[in-house]
Amino acid sequence: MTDANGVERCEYCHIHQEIVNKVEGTMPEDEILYDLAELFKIFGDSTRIKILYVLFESEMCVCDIAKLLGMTQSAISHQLRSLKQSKLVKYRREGKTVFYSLADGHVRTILDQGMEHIAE
Amino acid sequence: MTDANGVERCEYCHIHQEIVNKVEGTMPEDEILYDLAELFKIFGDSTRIKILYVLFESEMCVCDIAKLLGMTQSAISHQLRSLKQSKLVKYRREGKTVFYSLADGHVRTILDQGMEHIAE
DNA sequence: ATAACATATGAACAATAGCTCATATGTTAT
DNA sequence: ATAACATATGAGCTATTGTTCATATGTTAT
Repeated sequence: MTDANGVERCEYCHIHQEIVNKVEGTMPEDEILYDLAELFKIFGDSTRIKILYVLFESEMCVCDIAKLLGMTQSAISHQLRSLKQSKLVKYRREGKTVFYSLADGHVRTILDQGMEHIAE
Repeated sequence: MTDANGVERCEYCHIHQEIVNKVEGTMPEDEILYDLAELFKIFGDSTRIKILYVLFESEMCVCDIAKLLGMTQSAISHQLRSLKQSKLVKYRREGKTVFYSLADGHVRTILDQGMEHIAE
């Protein structure tokens, strides 16, 4: 068992052609799986998770989020940028202030399912 | 607006005490939010996503997964370790071979919700 | 015991990501 | 136009992470 070129490896493994066919039939495109991973990376940071939880309660401006989380405006703004790019939050401008809110019902479902998982 | 010590920042922000109370009442413990982020980090890599998708179809040994994904045994084994530690996969030994399978229904829900999100 | 095989793991390296700092952009009031 | 404020952003630094390589562990057959 040496490399990934599949010539002389693992001759005794239990894989069958039917399973290979099944897997290759149902597996989404590589690019989609890559995008999916990119999305979950966004959830993979506790600062961003906290921002999302805060926004469950109310739309809020950058400065307020920073105060609530005890972090700098810059750090929060950078993270909101990621969340915005992933379409997890949306925003509206009101004068100098920008209000952020959740963009999507999936956010709650995903976080809830994650919570259920770690609660076990 | 300078630091995170909240003395002379953003006096004109629209935050209200009622919202602060509401947020602080519903926000889970820091440690839980940290664990939640750790869980989503696991989903935040396309190799691990692929492994999970492969396991939707059938339990499978390390070598077979490596072959299906065109990657080395070592790389897959390292990633299975992460998935195991997060209790996303389980395994059973059968002689020399170790078969991995999904541990949990949440995995499917989380991936499906993520898919729905990026499909929009 | 020895060889062959399947899997696991530690070290090292390259790539990625989050925070800070300084500064830019955009808005409002004077 | 200028000042004050809220937010955005680029560069730099440090920490983290995925893969490779070499090797260790565990199982089976001889």
